Amino acid sequence: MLDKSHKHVTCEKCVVRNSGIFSNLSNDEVCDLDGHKSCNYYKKHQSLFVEGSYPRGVFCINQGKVKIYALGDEGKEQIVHIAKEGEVVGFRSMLSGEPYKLSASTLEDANICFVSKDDFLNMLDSNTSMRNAVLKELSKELGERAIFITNLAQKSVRERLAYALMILQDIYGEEPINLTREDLANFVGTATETLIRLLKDFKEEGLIDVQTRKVFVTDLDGLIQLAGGHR
Amino acid sequence: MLDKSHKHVTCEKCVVRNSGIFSNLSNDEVCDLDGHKSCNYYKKHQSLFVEGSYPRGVFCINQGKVKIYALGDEGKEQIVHIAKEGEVVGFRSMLSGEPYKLSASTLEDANICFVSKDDFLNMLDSNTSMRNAVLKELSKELGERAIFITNLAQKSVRERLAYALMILQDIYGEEPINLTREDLANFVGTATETLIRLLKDFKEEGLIDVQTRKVFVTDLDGLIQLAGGHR
DNA sequence: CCTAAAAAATGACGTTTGTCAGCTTTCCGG
DNA sequence: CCGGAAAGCTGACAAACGTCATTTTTTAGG
Repeated sequence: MLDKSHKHVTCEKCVVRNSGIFSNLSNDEVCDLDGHKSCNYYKKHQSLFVEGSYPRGVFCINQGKVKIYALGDEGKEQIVHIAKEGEVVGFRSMLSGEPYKLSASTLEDANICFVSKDDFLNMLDSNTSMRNAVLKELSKELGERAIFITNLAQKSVRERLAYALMILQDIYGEEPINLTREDLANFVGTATETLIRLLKDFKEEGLIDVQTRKVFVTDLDGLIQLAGGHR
Repeated sequence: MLDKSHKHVTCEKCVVRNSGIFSNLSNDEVCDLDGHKSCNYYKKHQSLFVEGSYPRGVFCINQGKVKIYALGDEGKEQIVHIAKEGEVVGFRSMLSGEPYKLSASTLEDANICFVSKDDFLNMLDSNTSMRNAVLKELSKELGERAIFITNLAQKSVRERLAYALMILQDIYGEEPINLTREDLANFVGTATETLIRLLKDFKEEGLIDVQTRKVFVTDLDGLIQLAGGHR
């Protein structure tokens, strides 16, 4: 559980500084950022932003996981990315000047800071290495999405589940993967029932271990192989 | 047919200047660019770059169409984008510092210029509006890919074909869509046979007209509706 | 600790879509 | 203009998935 009293997070000590687009700030810049940001405690299933609305700033995840998803025509979510502590989300639409193409909401209780559009863009303007980090991040994500597309188009659900579990294993690290079956299905791109059946198969094949909602990867190599080689 | 004698294209008059990342250059900068670029005539089915190799520069399409695709595990192409005259391709991997995640090759005879990595990055460094254009372009594409992913995961092949034809109609403009059935299938994300059958259906339903390889959209509204609303 | 609501699981069934094999048409270089 | 190769087309068949209906388990709030 998260310590709810720990409401104000200082940027100086935040995990966001360890990687990604805020990792190259000078001490002064971090100090400045710290003064401008606001810090919020989110409960599970709270929304950060919604498809169609206009961005007013970016979100820095200090603690907790966030799903980024699109809504299909029949209201079904397609999860495109699961962001973890240390990631900054919501800056893409801000840069393109378009309304959000995706929605974001918390998967668990979370501490998330907010930096306004103006502050963010000012930093971007004045800080070369941050700009490069943003360029790099965007390009990298484009590459990842291309792979996502190819997997969806060419692999079976079984293979895609193996691939998804690989990625989730990476995101969750030491902790077990903790998503509803529905969210997992919406990440893999399949029906919830199909996903449940496959999870059972994987368990029987010794690839994973399941404790109610929690999924433990027990044979990562097996999953990698099933997913069709590395990547 | 393309005029093969017209080998050297001046940046000043090139369609690339009308939109996208090179549209905000000053006259001096265009002149500079013109001096640094090299200009090449490509035949149909020539490769611009290949997945896995390292970028050495960017490609400006002056004339002709180019497919951008990933190779799946069994060698099947997944076409992610079809670039037309006026677009600059291949700068994403350059910015991320990774090897190409995608390959590109011409769909028809083409005039394509090349700008080296150094020259491109220098311009990016010194030109704010170009930098912003690149940021914007990358963000926009990320949004498009999210929609692509959602369509693949949630729509039927029929709906996806309608959607693909909408997009291709936009790319080909007044001209008929001119792709092999295989390329079209690899764009929609389906088997060639399935695509052929659906094209026949669409023709019988009066949505399109087919003359051997060429596809004419005759009922765009119908396609839009079939694809599941606008977007 | 209890209970209603949400999530997970299972079975039956139908349909869409991919695969394979064979055939026809179109394209293109000599 | 001819011939081989590539592209396009068709049919039969099977498997992978999605859908619907129902039951069981888990979760979370009072």
